[in-house]
Amino acid sequence: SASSSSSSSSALSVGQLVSNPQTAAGEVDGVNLEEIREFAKAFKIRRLSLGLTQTQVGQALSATEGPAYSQSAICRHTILRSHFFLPQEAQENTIASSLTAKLNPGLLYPARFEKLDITPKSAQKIKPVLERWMAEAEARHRAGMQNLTEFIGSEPSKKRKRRTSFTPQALEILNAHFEKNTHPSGQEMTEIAEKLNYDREVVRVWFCNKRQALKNTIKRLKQHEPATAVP
Amino acid sequence: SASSSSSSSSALSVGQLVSNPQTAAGEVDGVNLEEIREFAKAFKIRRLSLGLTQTQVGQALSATEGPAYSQSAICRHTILRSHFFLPQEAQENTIASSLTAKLNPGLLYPARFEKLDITPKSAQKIKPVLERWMAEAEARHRAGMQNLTEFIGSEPSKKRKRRTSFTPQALEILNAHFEKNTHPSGQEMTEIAEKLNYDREVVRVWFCNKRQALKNTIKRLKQHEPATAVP
DNA sequence: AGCATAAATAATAA
DNA sequence: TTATTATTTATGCT
Repeated sequence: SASSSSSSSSALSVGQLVSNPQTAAGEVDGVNLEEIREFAKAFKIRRLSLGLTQTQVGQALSATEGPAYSQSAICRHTILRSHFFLPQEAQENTIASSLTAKLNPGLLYPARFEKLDITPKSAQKIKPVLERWMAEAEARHRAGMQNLTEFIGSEPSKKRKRRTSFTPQALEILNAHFEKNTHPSGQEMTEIAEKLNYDREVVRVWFCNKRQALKNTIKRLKQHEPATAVP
Repeated sequence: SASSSSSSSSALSVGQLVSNPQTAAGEVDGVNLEEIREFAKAFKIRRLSLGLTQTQVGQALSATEGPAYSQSAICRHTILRSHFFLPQEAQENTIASSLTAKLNPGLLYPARFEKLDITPKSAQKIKPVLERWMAEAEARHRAGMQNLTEFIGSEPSKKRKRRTSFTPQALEILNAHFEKNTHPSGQEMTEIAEKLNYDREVVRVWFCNKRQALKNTIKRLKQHEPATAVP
């Protein structure tokens, strides 16, 4: 599996998925990829026909199918993902974007969908659950939109905060502060926030992320110049 | 003091505090507990009226009154605590939660306040300091919020210690020690700290946190299988 | 379509 | 109990 060849390992390649006739039409781990692909495509169309977002589906699913599927309370957006996809261990061995990208490039959430790397096995596992849920949703829809709304979901639950966009001026000042002190005190942060007219919390998070970025930069630098001093 | 009776030593008991009419209304070590209790209650109300957190008060105090009160640089949250309370040697002989729990159960930080085990003596000692500080703060507040902010903020005072990041190797060794003994002696901790080249204090705190984590784990396990074996 | 990074969450040091 | 770091998630922009 550590082979350097990109086409011989168990990880999927574009070729396998799309145009390799030698591997029994994309059979991996005993899963019929073509079937999964078709299902995903159909599912998406059905979902969009109902005017639902992936998020809505994910939320509704975790409610309907029980928390066993939701895996964690991390983020509602991960719910669908945790159905469809193995989060970490499966970074390799995933159905690449080449699959989903072909689904419906023009439709609502192409970028989102494209990112949902899916392992054949988990796809297989979740398929019947999704099928069942979607059938029910469609039935509700036919019985009236009110009915569907009820089924979907009640609460919109917590929304993620809108990503704030710092002005270049603000960034300049933030960076200046950061260069002087990467760990401003609460007092300082309050002052900065007031001066820049941003939420204190937003400023706090900015510093967190900035420290993280710095750390990553350092780490990367170290990797590239191991022992020998190359500037 | 090694008596098995919990009511006859100099340590306080609930009875002494709340309902023992024989000891002159809660007189201990020459300290009028009732008075302390009243003061603490009033102090909290005054603090909340100014919209201040305990943390803010603690910070401001350590700045105003000097580091002599802060006792250690460990954690700024302990500043107030180190005023009010003796940290270690006074595990016995404290005003139990039964006192503070009665203060203001419904208010902002009941849980925290409830935990602040206080010795009568140190309470007596710190009382005038708190009284003076609070009077000043209130005066400032009357003179305008800006004024109070200035008073509170003053200097950032001592900063929280930077979170140390243990190396995997160090963690391995720490965990090995922990498995053998969850309560290493001071001597042992000093040795461990030297061996790993970390501050002794850092090692000490690691063991505290580790024990806490273990405790939580056990608690959680017990919740899920309450005595009776149900599979 | 992918990057940069803001936001959210989990783990754990103080 | 609080605060900071580690990690993950997702979104605004190009």
